[in-house]
Amino acid sequence: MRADAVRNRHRILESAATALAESGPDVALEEIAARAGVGIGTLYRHFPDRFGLLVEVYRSELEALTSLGAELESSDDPGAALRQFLRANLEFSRRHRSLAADVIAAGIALQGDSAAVVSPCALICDRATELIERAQRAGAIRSDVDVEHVMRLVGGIAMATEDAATDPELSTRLLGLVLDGLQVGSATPPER
Amino acid sequence: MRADAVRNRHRILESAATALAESGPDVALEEIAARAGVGIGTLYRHFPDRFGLLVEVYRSELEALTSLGAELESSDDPGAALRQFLRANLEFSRRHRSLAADVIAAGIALQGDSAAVVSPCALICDRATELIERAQRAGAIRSDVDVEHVMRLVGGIAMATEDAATDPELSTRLLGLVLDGLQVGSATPPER
DNA sequence: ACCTGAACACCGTTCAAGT
DNA sequence: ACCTGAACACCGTTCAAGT
Repeated sequence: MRADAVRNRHRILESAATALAESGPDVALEEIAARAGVGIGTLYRHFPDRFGLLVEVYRSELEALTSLGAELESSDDPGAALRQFLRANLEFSRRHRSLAADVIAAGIALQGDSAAVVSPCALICDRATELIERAQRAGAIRSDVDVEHVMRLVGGIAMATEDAATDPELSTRLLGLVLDGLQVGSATPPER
Repeated sequence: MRADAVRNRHRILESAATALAESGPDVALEEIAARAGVGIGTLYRHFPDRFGLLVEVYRSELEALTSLGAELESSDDPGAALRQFLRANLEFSRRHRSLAADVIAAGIALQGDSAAVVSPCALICDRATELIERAQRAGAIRSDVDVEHVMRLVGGIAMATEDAATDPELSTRLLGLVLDGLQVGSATPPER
């Protein structure tokens, strides 16, 4: 890649980060380009779609989540490990609202994909899968749930608590309720 | 209201219903106006914001939900009554995706409001409150949850399962998990 | 009293021309 | 090989003029 292209790419990512922080998740791509001092076409050349740009902006955070997940896999309390990982995921989603839905959808769709470039989203879902299975083997959570259930619930909580009027602690509370539902013994018998 | 205004209002609502069904929840207001054979300004005169239009389009469905809630209040199984009401709410949200988030937010904000025109959304949340309290008095669900928790979780499930790729039965499954978490005895003790 | 639709603002996306 | 930004498409919203 040409030197000026590399520089432009960095500038765009920096401008995107500050623009997203200042103007919210729906900030116009044109504003990001303008802040970076590049044409809108240059932004599109580097990031063909908005989601791809956002993933790059938050790449380090996404990778940190993946690392946390990997570390938690050696916890001696698999139930607590899963809960901590989900809490961290929810916090991430709440920090960057616009990503919640797409990250989950993308992560689940691409999960375990062996393509050369694996999405950071898929890596997170891979860690979640492992933590869920470990917790299930330890008898810490019920065996009739899978990663899609769990991650969609976490994403749903993030989306449902997005509006500014929401008490910031509400999402934590809702996750707690969901986690209680994942507990072994919570399953309602069929003859409900 | 003048006769032609009444007719226009009806036409707009009819066009909106078919346009929403055919073109999805993000259909342009201009298309709705065009289908109704009125100018865009006329649409704005009758419905100052998109949400207000949608609530009117789905008013009969919203009222049916409220009626269902009221009927279920005399059920002799308050736990089952609440579950049925929440399932019906989730089905509504899934039928009309764009409303899920706003209905809940509006409903919770306006709940119990004694204003002359009470929003259909608030009436639903009022029914939910009653059903929750009844279920709690009957010992069917835990006492440390309120209507905001429950309705946001239902809305979150609707939003998190919006994408077309989602298995249609997934939302039912997720609601089941959440309902299990609301069961008495699901609460995790503090010394988690 | 109500309706019309041009006008304005804004954003996403593409692509011919330029370096 | 990459960049620019005009151009096009599209939608939301307002408001002066018309009936």
